[in-house]
Parts: sequence; C-alpha cells; structure tokens
Amino acid sequence: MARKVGPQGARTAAVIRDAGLTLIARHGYEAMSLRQLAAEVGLRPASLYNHFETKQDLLFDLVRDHLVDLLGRTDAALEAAGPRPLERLLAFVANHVLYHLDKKREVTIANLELRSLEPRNLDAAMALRRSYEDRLIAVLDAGAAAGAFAVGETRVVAYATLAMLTGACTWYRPGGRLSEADMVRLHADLVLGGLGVATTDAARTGGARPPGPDKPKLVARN
Amino acid sequence: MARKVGPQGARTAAVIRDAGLTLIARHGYEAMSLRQLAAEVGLRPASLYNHFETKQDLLFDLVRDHLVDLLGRTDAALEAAGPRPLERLLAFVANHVLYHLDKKREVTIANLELRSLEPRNLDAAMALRRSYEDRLIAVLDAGAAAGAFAVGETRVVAYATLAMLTGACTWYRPGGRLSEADMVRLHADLVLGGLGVATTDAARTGGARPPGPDKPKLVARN
Amino acid sequence: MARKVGPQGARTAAVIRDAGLTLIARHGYEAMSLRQLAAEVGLRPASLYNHFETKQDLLFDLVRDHLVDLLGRTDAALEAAGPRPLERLLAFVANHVLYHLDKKREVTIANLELRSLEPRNLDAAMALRRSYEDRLIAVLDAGAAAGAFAVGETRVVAYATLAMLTGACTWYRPGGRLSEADMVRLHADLVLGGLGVATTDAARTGGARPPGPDKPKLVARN
Amino acid sequence: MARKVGPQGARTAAVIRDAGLTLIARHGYEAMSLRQLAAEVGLRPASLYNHFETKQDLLFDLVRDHLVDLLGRTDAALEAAGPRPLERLLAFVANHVLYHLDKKREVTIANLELRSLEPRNLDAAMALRRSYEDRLIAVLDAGAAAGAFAVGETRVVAYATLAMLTGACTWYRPGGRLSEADMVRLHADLVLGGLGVATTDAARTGGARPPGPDKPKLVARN
DNA sequence: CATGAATGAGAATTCATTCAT
DNA sequence: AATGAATGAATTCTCATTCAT
Repeated sequence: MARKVGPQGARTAAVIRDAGLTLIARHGYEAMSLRQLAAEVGLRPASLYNHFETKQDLLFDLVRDHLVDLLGRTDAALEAAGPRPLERLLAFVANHVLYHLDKKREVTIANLELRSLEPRNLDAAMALRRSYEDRLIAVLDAGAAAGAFAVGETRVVAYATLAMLTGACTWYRPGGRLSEADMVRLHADLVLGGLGVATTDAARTGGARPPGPDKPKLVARN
Repeated sequence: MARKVGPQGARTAAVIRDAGLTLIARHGYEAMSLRQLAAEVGLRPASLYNHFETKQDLLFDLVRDHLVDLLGRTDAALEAAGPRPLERLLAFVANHVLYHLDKKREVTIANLELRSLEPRNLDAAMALRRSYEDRLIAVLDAGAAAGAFAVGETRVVAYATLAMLTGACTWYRPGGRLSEADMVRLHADLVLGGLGVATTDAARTGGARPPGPDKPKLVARN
Repeated sequence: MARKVGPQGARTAAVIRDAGLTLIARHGYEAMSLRQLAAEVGLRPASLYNHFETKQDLLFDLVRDHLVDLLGRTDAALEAAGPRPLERLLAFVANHVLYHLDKKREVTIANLELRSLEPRNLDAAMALRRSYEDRLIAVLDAGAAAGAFAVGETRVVAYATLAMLTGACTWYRPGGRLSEADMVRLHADLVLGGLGVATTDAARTGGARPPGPDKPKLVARN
Repeated sequence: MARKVGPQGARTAAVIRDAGLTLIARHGYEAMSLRQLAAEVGLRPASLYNHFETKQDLLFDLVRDHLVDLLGRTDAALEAAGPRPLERLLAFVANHVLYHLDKKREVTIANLELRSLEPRNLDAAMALRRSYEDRLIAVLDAGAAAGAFAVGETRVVAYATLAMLTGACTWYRPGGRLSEADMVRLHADLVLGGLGVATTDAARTGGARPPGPDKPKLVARN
C-alpha cells in the first residue's frame, strides 16, 4: 500500500532532514551531494525536490531550526533559574553544554556552514545567533552590576565563554569516562573561575539545588 | 622539496599559496575552485600545476606548514619562559593568542578544513595538532603537580582552554578598541581564573573592580 | 472527442487551452513547462493530465483547431464573395488579415511550432495548411484565367502574398493609429498592386496621391 | 600530432558555430541540446565551453553576426546602386532576397529565436534589426518624396514588404525550377506593383543593367 | 613556465509523466 | 477531478586534471 519510505510525505521530509544533518555535519555542505543524500534516504535525487526547493533551502532550514530551538530552550532555562545572577549563569552554562552535547550535528553545521549561506539567509542566521549571544551578555552584565561577577570586558568574556563551552562538542564522546553532568560541572567551574567566583558545590547543574554545607570542589585536583 | 620551479617560480608559488590561504579561509576548500585561484594570481588554471601537484596537496601544505610553524613558535616561547609553571602557562597563552590573531587565515583553515584532508594527510595533521595540545597538557600537568594550578580534568581543561583562546580569532578585528596585548591579558585572566589562580585586577579593563593596590600585570610581555 | 471530463471539466479544459495558447505563443512550446501552465490556471501539474493526455497533444489540438477554424471561415468568406475573381481575392485578403490580427496567438503557434510537432501531427497540420494555401492559389488561378490578374508564378505569388499578409500580425498593435479596417485596406492595395490591378487611391492613407475622382473602396467590408 | 578535429581552436570554434546554426535552425534553440551539438562536432559536451561561455552566448553570437553581416551587405548594395530611388529599391530587394536564400539558417534563427534571447541580447538584436528596417524605410521615403513610388503608410509597406521577401526563404528550394535570379525578379515585380510602379525590364536585379529595348515582363502570365 | 584545448566525472536542477489516494 | 509523491531521463554547466605546444 505504501510505496517505500512510509506513510506520509511529512515523514519523508523529516528523514531527509535528519540524513542531511548527518551528512552535512560529516562532510560539509559543499561536499555533500544531493545524490548522496537521496541515496541515504532511499530516493532518487529528483524526488528530493518534493520536499525542499533548493539545497541551500535545506541548509538554511537546518540552521534556523537549530538556532530557534536553542534560543527557546535557553529562555526557558533562564526563566526557570529565577532572578539571581549566579543561578542564571549556571542555568545558561548547563543548558548550553547539554544542548551542544546532544545536538552535535546541528551545532557543527551552524558553526561551520554559515559561510555557505546566501547573504539573505546568512543575515537571518546571524541575527538569531546574536540574539543568543545577547542572552549571555545580559546575564553577565546583570551579574557585574550586582557585584556577583568580576567581568572585565563583557563582550570578550561572553565570546570566550561561548567558544569554550561550544568547543566541548567537538571532542566529547558520549559513553566515555565523563558523563554529560560531569561536562556541565567542569565547564561551569572554568567559567565561574574566569569570573572570579569561588566555585563551590552550591553552584551546580540544575541550579535548583538548595544550598547546603560547603563541599569541596567536585573536580579532582589533578 | 623544491618543485619544478625556476628562478621566479618560487615567487609565483608563494603568491599562489597566499591567495589560496585567503580563498580557502573565506569560502572553504570545497567551495574554492582552482579557476578562482588562478584568476586571483593572474594565471590560467592549467598553470597552477607547475606549482603544486594537486588541490589536495595545496591544502595539506598550508595546513602542515601552519601547524609546524605554530609548534616551533610555541616551543621557542616555552623555552624562553623558563621552568616555572605559571610563567610557562602565560607564555603559552600569549603565544597562542598572538599567533591566532596574526594568522587568522591559517588557523581558520586548519580548524575547518581537516575534514577535507585525505586520510593520509589527515593523520599527519592530527598528529601535529595533538603534539600542540600536548604542549599545553604538559604545562598544566606540571603546574598541577607543583600545586600551582587547580586542574580538575587536565584534558578537559586543556581542550576548553584551547577552544576559548582559539575562538578569539573568529571575532577579533584588528584596529578596533582592543589591542592584541589587551586580548592576551583578558584571555590570560580567564584562563588563570579557571585554574583557580588569583589574577591581578589590573587586567580588568572596564569592570567594577574592587579597589586595591596596583600590582604589576602578570602577563602581556611581547 | 470528449475526454474524461465531468460537468465543469470542460470549463477547466478551456481555461488550460487558453493559457497554453498564451504561454506557447510567448515562450515557445519547448520553453513552456507544464509547471508554468499549471500555475497559470491554478492547478498542480499532475492535474493537467485530467484534461489532455500529453503536452504534444495539447500543442496539436491548438494548431489543428486553429487551422480548421481558419479554413472554415475562409470558405464561408469565399462563398459569400460570389464568383468574381477580384471580389473573391479581396474577400480572402480581408478574411486573412482580420483573422490574423484577431488570433495572433494561434497564428504565431501554427507558424513557429510546426517543428515541435511529431511527424504524425506535423503531417496532419501540413495537410490543413496546404488546403488553406490552395484556396488562395485557386483564387489566383481563376483570376489569371479570367484575365483579371497578372500572375506570374502562381505559387510564388501565393506564398509571397501569404507571407506578407501574415506578417502583419507580428507587428500590429491594436488600439494604435491604424484600425483593423485600415490594415485590410492597406494590404489589399499591396496585393492588388502586385497583381497589376489598379487600386483606388482612396486606400492610400498618407501618401502623395494624385488627384482623381473619389471611387468607392474596393475592399473592407466586414 | 593534432588531436582530433584539426589544427586550431579557431577552426573548432567555427565548426561549432556552423553546427549550431544548422541544429538551431532545424530544431530550435530550446530543443537543441549541447550534447547534440557536441556530438555533431565530435567533442564532449564539456569541451564546448572552451569555445563559448554559454549556450545563450552562442545563440546571440549567431544572431548578431548575421544581422551585422546583412546590414553591411545592404549598405554596400545601396551605395553601389547610386542615388535614384527605383534603383536603390531594386538593389535592396535583390540583396535581401539573395541573402535570404543563401543564409536560410541564419535568417531562420534571427526570426524565430529572438524570443530565446535574454533581455540584454534581445535589445541589441532588436536595435540591429530596426537599423535594417530603417534602410528600407529610408529608400521608400526618398522614393515617395521624389514621386517615384506611391507609398501610403511607409512603415506598413516596409514591414509588409520585408515579410513578403523574407518569406521566400521558408519555401524556396535551391536547385528547383526557379533560379535565385528568378526569385529576385518575381519578388521585385510584386514589390514594385505594390508601390504602383509599372514593372518593366528596366528595373532589374543589379540595377546595373544598361537600358535596352523594352521587353515584356519576365514573369509568365501563367 | 605558461597556456589552449580536451575530457571524465559529476554538480544541482528541471522536465513530462505516472499512480495511488 | 485534483493532488502529493515519486521517478527516469535529460538539462546546462563546473570541476580538477592532463598534455602537447
């Protein structure tokens, strides 16, 4: 009854996007051919055009959806973190790290393939990315104003922090010695250290943890 | 080592490499065509083959030369820094930041185009890169052993640090408000903070800095 | 004759044919895609196939219907013109010119797209076209036999005349300075002149016309 | 020594143009594929691009060269014809007919494929064509002013005349009963008749013919 | 050392058409 | 009747590369 791939076109479109995500992340946008993509999803190249209009459109879709998703989750995390700067920062860091470890492909594409976007699409993507950066900058500024962080150049700190946190997804291998929670913790320590905040247990993953007796840093000393 | 070049062939080869650096950094290896490159240097595509054997060879040359250069400078900087962990770390940071700000194109290519290298070439490049990472890891380990740094997971800290420092070259614009020395200082502070080393606040440019005796800056020689 | 059309299917089919007429006349048969045609009539490409079997069929339909229509009108005009050669010729000319000015699209297609017809269809179209040419040849021959016209090579004169008359529809713009009646008159004069028939000067619009008694115009009924 | 087609690239380019002329005239621009063209000249499709930049460029080249050629020959013919309107007209007619019979392919393309030209190229082609039409219009106007021709609407007469004369090349078959000279004569008679000029031998092909005894019209009375 | 010409492979995309729903 | 999805065949054109000159 069904032809080949399954029930519906929407399903096929999702499969295509997923395969595109993988292939573009692995080989790069320019290096991925639509033949490859079609083969990956069991279609003929021409059939892809029932699901997107252009290779470029596919790329932009992936980038934009990722950025919108990231932004949405970040706002939710910040909302849940409440008003205190430290907890907001920790929420940001935790969200960023977890998202980046989970969505390695999306992140890779959004970071490496901006140069493959047409000007129009690049503008849109950059605007979203700037929005995201602004979230962190706002957190840092609020913390600095409240005297919670020692932030020199906010912008520099923000960019450096984002670069550091994002880098994690290029080398982290799930299932290894380090859990995702470890990654969050380790990176939170580095960030807080850079901001002159003595890192203690109080500042941890979910941020929702009630304060308690000061425990020694979790990170091993070696 | 020398190709089939005569008197001014070496000059032409250098011009080609420079143009290649620019074009690959801007558009990506896959997206740069040899037609473009030839046009850029005022040759016909066929003539390029008097100066390299393959597009892939050109890429690898650029990547390898960059990595070798970086490694050499790093070793020189470490040597000059003497035996003390803190100074060695600061030397590493300063060298890394300055090199990355100066060699934006090389760095971009080496970071983004590894996936365009053929397996053989990739292996060689990765080996060099790992050598470089090992320099930092060694510095951190030494510092941890000496009790100078609070390093949790050395490897994580090293990768995170490198990601942070490298990120600078993606957004830094020379001639702007921040000098290269500023960049070194700001990043050194972040790194040291992350390692639990109290940094002088002299390094904080704009922040709400707690008053205190002006101590000499830790970093920013060169 | 009827296709697989229901109640309003006939209407849709007519709309499609009309849009096809416009698009083929404007862009040419090869250059018009069924996507374009479908879009023009607010359908999806697949739906067109409820109204014709093949793009080629659509073309042939348009060509054949046009030729049949032209032939029918010509015969009616000749019938109405009576037996006298001059009046028959004028009737032919008037009919041809008026038809060609009114049915620019059909005429364009029938003249330019014969080469796009499959052999079978081409044969049919050529047969119809030859029938049409034969009407004029017969008129000329009759006139020559009656001594009314000075026809050298009948066939040459016929083809030349048809080319001249048909050409009108490539440059005539309705609503301009010249009415359709003007066009008929002007062309009739040229044709008659070429046949050695003295034409009334009433038909000369702007020229340096030698004075003479105003005679009724020969042409331009209808 | 030579690869395949012959001595030089210029030769190959000429061969390509000639084959293009034939194929486009026969099948139409849209219907001719570059594969076909390449096969015709014994090249691979990719090799064609060593000789032109674009299929469209090839088309425009053919059209423009033809129009420039036609214009040049016309001016030469008019120059040779001297100042007298009748002889100028006859020279124009003779030149037009002979050129059109000889360059059937070029003429066909220039007439049918204007719609395949991109706007920019279309403009250029139209300007040339208008120049050509203007040559005839000028001849007619001069003749009308001198009282030599009875021209009603100059423009209409010019267009009708051109259409008639051009039409010849769509049906004329060289080697048939009619020579090219016959074609010239027959069409000259039609044109002159349309202009109210009694056609006699005096008005013939090259115009250079010395006057002699008045012979009856050449065209048979059928 | 540079180049014109050629080429095999492959790129993205379009096309007319089919068919189950 | 209309359509979404699929497809084989074909389109123009680009690419890295070669080689005789």
